[in-house]
Amino acid sequence: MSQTRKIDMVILGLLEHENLTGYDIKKQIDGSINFFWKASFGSIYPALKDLEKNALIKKIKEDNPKTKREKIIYSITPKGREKLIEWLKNSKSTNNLKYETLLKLFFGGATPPNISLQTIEEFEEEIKENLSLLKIYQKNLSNVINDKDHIYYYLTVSFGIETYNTYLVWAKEAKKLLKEINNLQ
Amino acid sequence: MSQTRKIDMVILGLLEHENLTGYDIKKQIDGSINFFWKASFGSIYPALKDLEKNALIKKIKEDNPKTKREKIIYSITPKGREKLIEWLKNSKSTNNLKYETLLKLFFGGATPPNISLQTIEEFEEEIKENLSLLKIYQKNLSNVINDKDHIYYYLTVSFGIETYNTYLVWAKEAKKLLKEINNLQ
DNA sequence: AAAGACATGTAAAACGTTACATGATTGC
DNA sequence: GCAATCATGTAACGTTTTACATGTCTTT
Repeated sequence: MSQTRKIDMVILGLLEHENLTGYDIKKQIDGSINFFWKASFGSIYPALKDLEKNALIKKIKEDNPKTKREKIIYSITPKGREKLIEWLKNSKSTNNLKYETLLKLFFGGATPPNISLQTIEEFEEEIKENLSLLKIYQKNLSNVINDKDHIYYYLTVSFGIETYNTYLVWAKEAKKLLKEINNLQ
Repeated sequence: MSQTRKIDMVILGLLEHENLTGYDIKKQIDGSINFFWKASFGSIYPALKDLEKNALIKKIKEDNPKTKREKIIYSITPKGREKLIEWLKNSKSTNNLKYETLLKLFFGGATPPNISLQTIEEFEEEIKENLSLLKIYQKNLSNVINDKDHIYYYLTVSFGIETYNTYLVWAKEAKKLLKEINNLQ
């Protein structure tokens, strides 16, 4: 009676779009949903085995068998598609955040203000990097505008870009306030 | 060679501000850092034991021993404070997000647009609730403006309020787009 | 008297990361 | 020829949640 493990849904969702290997799946996760979901090989490969055992996905023959490198391409089954749709339609979403940056800031009173300033600056750098990646991703999206999934990719990327922009605005203001405090001491 | 488990830092951070029982710690987590960090009793009590074993925190005598209900108040030790400061100063922060809402939206192409619309509306409701709680929290903060930790609480709450507002703006726009698509079909 | 909050704790299960192991293929 | 990337997989470890167990105190 396996519950809907989230990594299973990620895999089913990606396979619904196109057939992929475990390695491909990892790349897609890193490339496009990375900013709100992460996964490692150590969770992907075991999940693929489980999903295949339960007939939610199946291995498909490779057209090019002359290579010696093993490569297993998976495709979603009707049963898998059902499971994916069931999850999309009828489950409550849980959004789980672990912001170590905010945790540190919350406890910032234990150190001089310049430590918190550093924490925020580190955060800013990270966000700026992620933001520029997201913008590249968004630009690439405009090339595939006819894909039926386009709108959904667009909406998720927009979410990322807009929240990251807000983070940067907040960070700027937070730094200003902390600097004032720093000077008063 | 225990690594800096995050729950340990949460506990040390809270105890740096004031002495608390395990139950209090849970309440504080639920009440003030809940929007970016969660914890259960099942992680708090074992962590308290470990921290005490390592002399990072210690039990303090209760002034009112006439009650039969067991109640263990903990306070941070100098060694604990050192550990907290070390973490604040010298560790890289990792921010980990698991947005099931975005995951569903990203895979929205597998269902009709109104399913994704529902997902967003559910998200909106959740955010609105959280936002009003944060605003109450922010209001209460203005009463303790002289506390040295005030600025840090203020900055974290501001982060929450500002990102939640952005979420709502995004959600409105996303709904609009999805409704257009829904009508075109 | 009952419900709900206060209070602590444990055990099992789930889940995921890290690190390792192994080898093929591609690009410089 | 070497490095990087492609490709799959496992084992150990650590963390956390869920569910349960137990009992007290307060409020209605």
